[in-house]
Amino acid sequence: MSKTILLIEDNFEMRENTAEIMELANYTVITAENGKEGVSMAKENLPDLIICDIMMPEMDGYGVLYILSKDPNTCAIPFVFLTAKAEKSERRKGMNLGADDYVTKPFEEMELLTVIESRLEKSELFKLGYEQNLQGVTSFIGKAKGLDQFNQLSENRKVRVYHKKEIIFYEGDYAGATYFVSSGKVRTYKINDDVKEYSVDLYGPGDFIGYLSILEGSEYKDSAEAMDDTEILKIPKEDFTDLLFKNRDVSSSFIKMLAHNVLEKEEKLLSLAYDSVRKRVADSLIQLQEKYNESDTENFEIAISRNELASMAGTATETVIRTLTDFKEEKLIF
Amino acid sequence: MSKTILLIEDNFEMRENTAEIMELANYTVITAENGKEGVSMAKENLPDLIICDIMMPEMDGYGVLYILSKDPNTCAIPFVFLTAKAEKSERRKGMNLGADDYVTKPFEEMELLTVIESRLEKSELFKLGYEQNLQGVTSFIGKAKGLDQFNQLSENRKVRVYHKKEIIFYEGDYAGATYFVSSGKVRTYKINDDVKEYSVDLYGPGDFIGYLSILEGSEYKDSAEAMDDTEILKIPKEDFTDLLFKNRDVSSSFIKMLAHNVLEKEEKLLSLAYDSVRKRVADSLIQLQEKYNESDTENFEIAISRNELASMAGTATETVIRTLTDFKEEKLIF
DNA sequence: GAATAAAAATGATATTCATCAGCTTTATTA
DNA sequence: TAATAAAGCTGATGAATATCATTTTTATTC
Repeated sequence: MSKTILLIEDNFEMRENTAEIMELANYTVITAENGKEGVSMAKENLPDLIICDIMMPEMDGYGVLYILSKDPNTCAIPFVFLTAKAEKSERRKGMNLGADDYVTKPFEEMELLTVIESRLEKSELFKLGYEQNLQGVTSFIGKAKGLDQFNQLSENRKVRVYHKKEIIFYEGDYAGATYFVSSGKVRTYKINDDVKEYSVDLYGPGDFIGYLSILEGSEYKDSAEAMDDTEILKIPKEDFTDLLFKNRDVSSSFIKMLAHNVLEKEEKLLSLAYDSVRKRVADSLIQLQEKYNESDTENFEIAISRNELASMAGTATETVIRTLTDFKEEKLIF
Repeated sequence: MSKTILLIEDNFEMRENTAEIMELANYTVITAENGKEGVSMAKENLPDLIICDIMMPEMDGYGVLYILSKDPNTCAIPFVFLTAKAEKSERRKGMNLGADDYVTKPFEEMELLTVIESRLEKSELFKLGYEQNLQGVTSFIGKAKGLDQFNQLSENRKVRVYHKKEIIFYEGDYAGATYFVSSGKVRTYKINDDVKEYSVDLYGPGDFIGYLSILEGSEYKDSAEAMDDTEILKIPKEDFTDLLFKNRDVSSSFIKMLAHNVLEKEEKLLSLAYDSVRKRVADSLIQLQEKYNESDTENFEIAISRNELASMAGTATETVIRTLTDFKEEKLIF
């Protein structure tokens, strides 16, 4: 299904032209010719993205954005400003306008479409059930920093491959960055007083790691280790908070993601605390499967050591081994 | 220390007058005479609240708000609009402007000061280490709904006293409201398959309960029960999401609160999963003390039954009793 | 491919803690 | 104030599982 874009622009010619470009790119376009009409169309049609001129009679672009931000239904819709070149550069003086997307008039077709695409991607970043989108993250960060092509390239060098068993960060390190998993597997774990380690969480492609500590402004609360060869993008603290706080729509889906996380974590850890070892081992296996869904159960075995599984299930390695043997005898697994 | 207020207003007379009123009320006031100047003063001085005219030449109020929202340093500062009566009523037509505060010109001194005060309160709502502020919540909800004095009164009737052991909501109920604890103590718990119940969390004055389920749009994940006679304000789902999403500053401190919650919960439940009973009982005692800090340890004993303590520590009642006896013998507690 | 190291498996034993049953104290109700 | 219920306490027992020791299997290195 094609995405719907709402275009709010008072100038007739400009409106028709822009709409046409987007229609050619297979978006469904609806238009409004002033701020007020734009607001009501947005509330009615809930488009996937809004493009809005800043300078308009009666109600300007900021006013439209403001009103739509107040409505839970519309507050998460990505919003792109249309602005005359002069105005933008003038306003930029002395104040960084940050992460939002702008299209400056007059524009090239490609420019417009690129902005639309990247904005749609960005807003997907924190959506539940996120896909792999390293591209989105890097391109966002480039834009947020106002970097040119060249710098973006060097920016990309921050993608690093961690090998199996390599540590990404240690518990207690100052939390100066969040890590975005591009491919591979990562687990985080803590070490308690008896030097026994236990897995706290598993991460796969599309996940962010360590952002909670950043938000707390403290050290990492656990250590992170690659379980496979894993490609990871390091996102400095400021870039992350920019991403989060400078984008209305991102921050509201982030809240939902966080809430979801809390509940999931609660569920999981309560199981650890109150269920039998049998159940915990079974749960851990299911969790692994869901997270990294390896289709074949044979290969799946190789993916994790009994030791690691033990720390996930919160039990002794020998106990895990025995439990797995039991499962096999009962023909529950192979 | 007195709070600092930044006033952005282009009209000289209006500016001087308004500033004077606020100074008389013991606020420190700084002023700016246009949007641009306002933005830079805000970034420099980081005031506790900003009052800003909407209609201004060059950059209007929405633009100012927009730019300040982009800066993590200023995005959480409460923002109040100054607006001419005509303009407001006109703009309101067909679109609810939602939770933000407005002062309409011309205004009475009291009106201005009430708005300032309530806005400062509201922004404190989700701050870590929140105080008891039922007043703030109710007055906010009244305003958000645009209710008059009379309706606010009936609104207040939603405050209800739950007696000891009374259930506030059950696990599995549809999450249609969050609950704000005004006074007393509440615990939430789940029941697992063997009909053993275990405490998930404790709440006291100033805490919200059940908001995670609201954000997920699902049922409550646990049951909530009053541990004492407890005064509770029921906040309907919509009012809560309004409070959250319609206030820039509230939503960014909410994110921080959530992040803090996740980490705290993680810590607590990992202890449940991996520590010995002795440690868990001790932790539970400390947690109780911290949460409800009863000064005297004797009365403290009465506050919670061994049974409840057992479900907090995730162990059998008898085991808790034995552990407590041990502690007493070792003169660790009295 | 032999040597070495690491992981997996198994058995024996110890520890922790839940459960059951009975008893005592405290609180509640008639 | 007696009767009853609820909470608190204690001892005995058994189940679950951690720990230690040893052996077997698999992986890694020279």
